[in-house]
Amino acid sequence: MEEKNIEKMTQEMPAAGEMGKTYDPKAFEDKIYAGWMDKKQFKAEVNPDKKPYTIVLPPPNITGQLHMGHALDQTLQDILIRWRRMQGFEALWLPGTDHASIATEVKVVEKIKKEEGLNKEEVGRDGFLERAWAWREDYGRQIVNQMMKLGSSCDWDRERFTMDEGCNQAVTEVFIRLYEKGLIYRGNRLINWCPDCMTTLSDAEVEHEEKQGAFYHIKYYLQDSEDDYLEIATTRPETMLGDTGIAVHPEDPRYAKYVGKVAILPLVGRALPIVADAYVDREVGTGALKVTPAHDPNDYEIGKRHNLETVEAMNFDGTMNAAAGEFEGMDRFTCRKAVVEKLKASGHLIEIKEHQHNVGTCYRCHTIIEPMLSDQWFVSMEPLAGPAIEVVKNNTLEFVPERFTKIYMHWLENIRDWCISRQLWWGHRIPAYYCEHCSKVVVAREMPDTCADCGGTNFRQDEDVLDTWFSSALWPFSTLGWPEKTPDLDYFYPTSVLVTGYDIIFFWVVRMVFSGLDAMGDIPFDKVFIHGLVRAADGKKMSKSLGNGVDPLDIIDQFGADALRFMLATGNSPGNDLKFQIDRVESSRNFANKLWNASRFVLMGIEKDPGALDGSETLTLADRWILSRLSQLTTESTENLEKFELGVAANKIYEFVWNEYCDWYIETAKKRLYGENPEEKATVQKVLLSVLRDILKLLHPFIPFITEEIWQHLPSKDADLIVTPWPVANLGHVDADAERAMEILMDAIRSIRNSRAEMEVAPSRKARLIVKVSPELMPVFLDQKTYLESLASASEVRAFVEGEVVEDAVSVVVPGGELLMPLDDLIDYKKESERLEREVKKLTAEIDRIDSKLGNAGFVAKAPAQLVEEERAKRVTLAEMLTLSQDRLDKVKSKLK
RNA sequence: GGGAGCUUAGCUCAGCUGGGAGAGCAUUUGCCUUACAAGCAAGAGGUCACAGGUUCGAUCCCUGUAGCUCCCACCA
Repeated sequence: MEEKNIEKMTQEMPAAGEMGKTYDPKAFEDKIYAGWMDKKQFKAEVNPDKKPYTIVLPPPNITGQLHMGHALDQTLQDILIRWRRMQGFEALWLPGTDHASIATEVKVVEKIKKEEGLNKEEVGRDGFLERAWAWREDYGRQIVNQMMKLGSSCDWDRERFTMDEGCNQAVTEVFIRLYEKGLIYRGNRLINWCPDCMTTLSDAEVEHEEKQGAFYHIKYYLQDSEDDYLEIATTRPETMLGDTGIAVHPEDPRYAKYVGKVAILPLVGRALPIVADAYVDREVGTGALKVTPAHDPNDYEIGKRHNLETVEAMNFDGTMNAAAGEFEGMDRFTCRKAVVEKLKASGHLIEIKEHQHNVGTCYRCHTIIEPMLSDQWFVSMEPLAGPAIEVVKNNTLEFVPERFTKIYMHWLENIRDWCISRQLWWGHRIPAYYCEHCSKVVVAREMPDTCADCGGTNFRQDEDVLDTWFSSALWPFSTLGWPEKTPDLDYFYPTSVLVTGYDIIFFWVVRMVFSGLDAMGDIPFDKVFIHGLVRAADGKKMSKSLGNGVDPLDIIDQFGADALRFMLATGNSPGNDLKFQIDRVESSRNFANKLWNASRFVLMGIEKDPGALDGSETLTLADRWILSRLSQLTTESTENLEKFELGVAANKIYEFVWNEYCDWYIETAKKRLYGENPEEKATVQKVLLSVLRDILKLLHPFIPFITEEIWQHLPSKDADLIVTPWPVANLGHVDADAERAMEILMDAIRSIRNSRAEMEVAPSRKARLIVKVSPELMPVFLDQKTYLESLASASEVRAFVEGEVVEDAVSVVVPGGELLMPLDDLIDYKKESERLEREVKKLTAEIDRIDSKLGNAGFVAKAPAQLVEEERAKRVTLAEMLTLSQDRLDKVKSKLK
C-alpha cells in the first residue's frame, strides 16, 4: 500500500565521487532510504543459520501525526535493530499501527461534526465505520512516511494493523478461549462511566485529578424522631437521591446506639438502615457515611455486605432519572446545586466546608467519571496475573532500568478485574451473540445459526467493542501469525526486547505479558527497555493544547534525520525524561558535519584503495595510538550497547571521532599525507581509511543516513554499510605504551600552545624546541619531530646538549623533563612568571594531595597495592616537574628584576 | 496514604560495579592554519542540595532532613 511513496523516492545510489563541502542531509537522506528499500535490506525471514533478533514496534495510534515521543521510541529501536543486524542476527523490526478505539473514535466524531455537521447517531454505525476507515488510511500512510523519514529500518512487507484480518482473528480467538476457561464473564457491576464519551472505562483509563470541592454536612433524622439526627458529610450531595443506608464504624462509641436503627433520607423520605461496617474511617468527615451502592464503588461493596437496596438515580448521559423525583432530567452538577438549595431551605443543611480531593476523570476527555451499574464484560485477572508476576520474580523477564519492575509488580499485585467492553463503534466487536428468542448468550467465532436452547434462529451480536488494549495486548504474537502455528511465530517469538515509555507499563506491557503467557505459554519478550517522555524545552509535556509541541518532521527538514536521532540518543539516561532543546540538535548536526568533512578529507587524497592493514607497514606512534584507541572504543561501545546504554555508547564514539581522530590523528597525518614518501603516504592512508571505516560502522546505528552516504563514497566497498559486519576489536592493536607516549606528547603540545597563547606569539612565528628529558623519553619527542613542527609551531626539534646554556627560552615542563623554546625578545617575562606560578601552584597542590594519601597509614595498608604504587610513581614525576618549574620560575623572576 | 525519581559549571544534562569532577550550549582570548567558521587553538567557571554514618578513601553505598517532579490509591 505504500508502494507509491517508495517509488517516488527511488533513485540511483550515489556514485562514488566528489563530496560537497558542507553536510547537506537533504541531498541524500531520501535517496539512501530508497536504496535500502530497493535492496530489501530491512527484510527478515526465517533463517535457521542465524539467530533471530526481534522487535515489534509499539504501534502508534492512528489518531494523528507522530510526535517527538515516537521519534525517540523509534530511534532507540532502530539503533538496536541496525546494530544487531550488523552483528549478523536475523533482525526483524515489525511495524504497524493501532486502531486506538476510543481515541480515534473521539477524533472521527469531531471531524464528522465539523465537516458534515452530523453526530454519530446521525451517520449510523456503518456510515461511521466507513469514515473511520478512511481516517485510518490517511493517518496510517502519514505515519509510515514519517517513520521512513526518520530512517526506521522496519520490514514494511510485514506492516500490520490492530484491526486487520489476522489481528481480528487473534482477538476473537483469545476472547473465546478466555471465555471457555471461565476467565471472561459478563456481569452487572459498578463500572467507570464517562458521560461524555458515553462508554465504560477500565480502571487504568481513569485519571485522578485534584479538584477543589466541599464537604456538605447534612442532617439525617432518625425515623420517628423530631430532633435526633446523624450528621453526614458528603462531597456529592446529588448522590443522596440514591442513598439506601448509613454506615458507621462498629467500634465508634458515638454511633453505637444508632446501629440497627433507621434514618430517613431528607427530601426523599426513604428509610435508611444504619449498619456497622469496618470500612468506615472514623477520622473522615463525621465518621458516619451515607451509602449509595449504585453510584460509588465502596458503597457498592458495603451495600452487598449488608443487603442494602440499590437505587440508581442517574442516567448514562449524566442527567438524573425518575428515581431522583423532582430532580429528574437535571444534569448531575445542576442537580447538586438544586439539592443543596433544597436542603438549605428545609433546614437539613448544617454547613459547607471547602475540601480538596481527588476526582476520577476520563483519560481522553477529562470529564468527571461516574460510577454506574451496568452489564459489562470482564476479564478475571487473578489467574492471569500470577504467572505474569512469576516471570519477573524469577528474572525470565527483565526491565531496563530495573526500577520499573516495582511499578509493574505493584500494579499486578493489586489488580482488579478488567472491564473490557466499550460502548463504542470503532474497535473489535465482541464475539457474543444473543438469541432473540430466549436471550441465550453464545460466544462464538461466527454468528450461530440456531439456538441450542430454544431452537431460535435469530441472533443479535453484542453492540459493544473491546477495550483497545485488548488487541494491543496480543501484538507480539498476533502479528507473527497466531493463532496459526506459523514458522515465523516459531522462529521470532518470544521477541528480543520491547522498547516503550514508562507511561504505558500498565496499559500495555502488563497486558502483553499475561496475554503472551496465556496464549503462547511463553513471555512475549525477554527484556523491556523503558524510556522516558520527551518534554518541551520548558519541561512541560508537549501537547497540542499548550502549543509547545515540536514536529519531528520540521526538525528533520531543518537539521536532517541523523541530527535528530543523534540528539535523541545521546545525553539522557534510560527511563529518564528528556527535554527537547534545539541547540542539542544543532550540535548533533555539527557533529555530522564534522564527520562529513573528516571523511571528505580522508577520501580526497585517495585515488585508489590503499588496501587493508596487513602488519607489514611501519607504523608511527600516532598510528599505533589511534589503532589502540579504536580497538578499545570498539570493545567499550559494544558493551554499552549490550547494556542498553545507547547514549553512553554514542557519546564515546562522538568523543573519539572529534577529539581523537579529527583533532589529533588527522592533524598528525597531514605531514605524511602531503609529503614525498610514497610508502609513508600509503601507510597513513591505510590507517586513516581503516579507522574511518570502523567509525562509520560504529556510528551507523545512530546516524544511518550520513554513514551510509559516506560509505558509498569509499573506494572498493563490498556491500551497503547497513549489512556490513559490526566491527570486532583488534586486540593486537591495543598498545598501552603507544597510548602513554602519545598522551605525553599531546600534553607537551598543549603546554607549548598554552604558553605561546599566553605570550601572544603569532602562530606564524616558529620557534626552536630543545628537548631536555630523560633518555628513555627522548624518542617520544625526537621521533615525532614532524608532529611538533606542525602542531606546536616548532621550526626545529633537537636534543639538549649537555652543558649548553639556552638563554631567553620558555620552558615547558613535561613528565620526565622539559622542553625549551627560545623565543628571544618575544618572551614576556611577566606573563611567563605568572604562567609558571600557576604551574607551580598546581603541581604543589597535586603533590600535597598525594602526600596526604600516602601519609595515611590506612591507605598504604588497605588500598590496592597497584594504586599505592601508581601514586608513588606519580609523586616522583610530579616532584621532578615541580623542581624544574620552580627553578625556571626563579630564573624568570631574576630576569624581571 | 503508599511508591519512584530528581537536586553536579550560568542553562540543559552525563557520570558503569566507591580511588585525581565531564559534555553540549553560553562565556573570555587569539585565529578565515589548503577537511570543516556548522570550524581551529588556548582559557575561565563546580564546598557534586544539606546533616550524619560505613570506609584507608564517598558525587557514587547506608540513614535522616529539605526542596522539586511523577506514578499509584475506594477515604465519603
